[in-house]
Amino acid sequence: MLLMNSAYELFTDVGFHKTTIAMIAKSAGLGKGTFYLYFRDKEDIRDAVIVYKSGQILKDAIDNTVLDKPGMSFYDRLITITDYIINYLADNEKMFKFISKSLGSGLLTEKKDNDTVSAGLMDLEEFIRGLLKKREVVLKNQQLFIYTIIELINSTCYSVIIDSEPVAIDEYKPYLYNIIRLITEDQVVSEQ
Amino acid sequence: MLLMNSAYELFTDVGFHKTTIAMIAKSAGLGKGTFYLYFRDKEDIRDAVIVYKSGQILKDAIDNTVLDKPGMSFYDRLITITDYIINYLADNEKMFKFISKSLGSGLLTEKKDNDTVSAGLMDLEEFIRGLLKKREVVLKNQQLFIYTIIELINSTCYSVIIDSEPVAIDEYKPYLYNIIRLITEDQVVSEQ
Amino acid sequence: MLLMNSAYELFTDVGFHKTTIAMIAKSAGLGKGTFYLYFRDKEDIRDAVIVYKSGQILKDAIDNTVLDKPGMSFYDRLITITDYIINYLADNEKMFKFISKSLGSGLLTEKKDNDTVSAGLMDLEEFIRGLLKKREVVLKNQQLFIYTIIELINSTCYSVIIDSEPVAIDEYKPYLYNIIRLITEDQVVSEQ
Amino acid sequence: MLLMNSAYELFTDVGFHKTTIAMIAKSAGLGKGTFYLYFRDKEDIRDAVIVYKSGQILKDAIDNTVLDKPGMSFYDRLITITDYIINYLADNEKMFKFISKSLGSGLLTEKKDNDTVSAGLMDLEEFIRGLLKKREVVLKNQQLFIYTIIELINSTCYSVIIDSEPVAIDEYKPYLYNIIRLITEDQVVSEQ
DNA sequence: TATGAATGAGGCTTCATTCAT
DNA sequence: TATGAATGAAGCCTCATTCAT
Repeated sequence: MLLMNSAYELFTDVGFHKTTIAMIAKSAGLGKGTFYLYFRDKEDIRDAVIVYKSGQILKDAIDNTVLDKPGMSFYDRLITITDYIINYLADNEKMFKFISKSLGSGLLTEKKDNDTVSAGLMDLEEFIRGLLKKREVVLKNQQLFIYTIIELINSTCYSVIIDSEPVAIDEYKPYLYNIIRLITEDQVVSEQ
Repeated sequence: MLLMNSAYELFTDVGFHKTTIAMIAKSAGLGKGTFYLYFRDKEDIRDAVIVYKSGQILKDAIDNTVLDKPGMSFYDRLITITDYIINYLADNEKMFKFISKSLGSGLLTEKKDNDTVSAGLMDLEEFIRGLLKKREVVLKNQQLFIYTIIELINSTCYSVIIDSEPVAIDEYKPYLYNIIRLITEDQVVSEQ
Repeated sequence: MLLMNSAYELFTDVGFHKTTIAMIAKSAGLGKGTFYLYFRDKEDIRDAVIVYKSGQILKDAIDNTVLDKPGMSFYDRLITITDYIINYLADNEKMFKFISKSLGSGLLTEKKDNDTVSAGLMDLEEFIRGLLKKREVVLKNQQLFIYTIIELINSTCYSVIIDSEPVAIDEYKPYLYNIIRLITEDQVVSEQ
Repeated sequence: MLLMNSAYELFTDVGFHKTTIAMIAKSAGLGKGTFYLYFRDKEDIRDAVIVYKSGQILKDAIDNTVLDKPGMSFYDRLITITDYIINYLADNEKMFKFISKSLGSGLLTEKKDNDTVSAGLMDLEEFIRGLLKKREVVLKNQQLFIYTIIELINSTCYSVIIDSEPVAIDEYKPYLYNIIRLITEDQVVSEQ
């Protein structure tokens, strides 16, 4: 929708706090009052944008990843989807910035219903669970595995992608994937 | 200093955005104008508070950790100091919240000189480097190792400490330390 | 009419100022634009409502009061109709509130043509005049008599009916009617 | 105070609703924000103005009325103070308008603490009670007497003073005072 | 150094009104 | 006649910042 796109551009370009309702409306070519026809306030449209954009990423990732090539190990599948998402975020830095920042502060905003905000990550979690189930992979502690892997990827890739600090993403990937392999192998009890 | 302590209490209690200059000054028993004698604006005092508090944590951690018990492996020393910091943050949730949140959004604030903000983490990095040097431990990729370990700890412990999600910190620690051990063993080329 | 009934309900329930055109239209099951087909603005429909409701009261009062029982004195007739109106208003507090408040502020609104607003009271005045004429009652100062009596009744009964302050209406009535009798007897020059 | 005087002028000149905070501040030669240093909102300053102005009237009335001329009857004293207040209001029509209107709508505003608003009339009530006590006058029903007299005077004099309708104040006074005398004589049980 | 009254830009939100359908 | 999305003027209120003392 027009307003959500304008909001997304502004949030990622000038930042959430410096963006005003007036700017969003004007940039969408609409009147200020029109904004309130669709959203309650700035946080409302921010959540909508996050859900919308997060969903897009995962949908794209799943659609564009060959999932059922037979004979792929669980680790290979995990890395395949991870790689797709990292590449996607590397190509859309602003989106990465915005989503990461929002998730972070969103978790601390008391008025927020977390379900809405973290919908994107929830989806990823669901997806990995499905991956595990379908391949009949058993992990020592599935819940902690998923949690740790997602946090590891998200936090380490942030400044690597955004600032190329401490190294560029292409250099960091093999290092990261090796760690993921170590953890996976350590945790897998039985595969297939 | 009076103003920094007031600011810290308010930032951690009611949040950065909901804290006003007037509140800080009043809570410090000073006039509003006096604030501007010491700090340029709210972000200025926030940075000062972060540096001050981060430094305190690390100083405490180092002071309270027996570092040079001979015969301790690099991994044991790394876990010892990590454990101290995690325990400290678990006992000071509000500080953890504040520092994590600020670091996150601070990285995206353009008027910020990152050196100041990340001083705390810089110190930790420096410290680990020193640890490696002193023990004559050689890692495959020292820089990426430190970066990855710090990000892993920081990001995974956040919701574990703050919300006990997905599990409580005491349950998560062994899981996390095992992963750190895996990574460390994989990366160590030679010890002593 | 649909819109007038909706407006009346809202004006008396939530108050004139807190009622919006949107609320009136929606509650009438009509579109916002339709409102403007029938009324210029909120004040326009308010006046229409007052005239409509005031007229209803007096019509009811006259219809339900036996007027021409022969042998009734002027005072008895005056009290009979007064009593009917007071009972009616006591049974319709919200209407009393609304009409009283509107008359008060209506008199000071410059865009208002007073004739419209005070139509209700005009009618009452007309009616009393008729009563006097028919019974061939002569008063010392007929105009001031009517004016004073109406204002006396209206102002004293307001908080008595609305808040039972300083006493309940049933307790106040004999006191008030006694005063009306005193005034009437003092003013009557000749009856029949 | 500067703001209260500006507010009073604007409320009486252009009306309460059409007066904006910006107008009050500007007309006082102050910034908009300064208003909020002293008053919570428009209703807050309105109440302050009413209390201030009402108090002024009664104080002036009492100060300027010879109260203890010995040998004056209760009725004479009552008329003396009434006459002073009516004259005062006739000379300050705008104040009369404002106070009458505000009292009316104030009574219906739910957020209002009535004690504050009706302070002025309370004072008048207190004064009349004192008058009765001092002269050892006993009335049949003192409470209803005071209530009725105050409402009678206030409501009948309003349009007489503001619009000279139905007659001018000088013509209405003898008529009104005669009625007050009738009521008083009827109600007095013993004097002195 | 310390003050705090005064400021006013700036953001938020409401809602009467219009107009294309 | 009827609609309701779109509008934007208008008002409210906050709060960082200044400045005279």
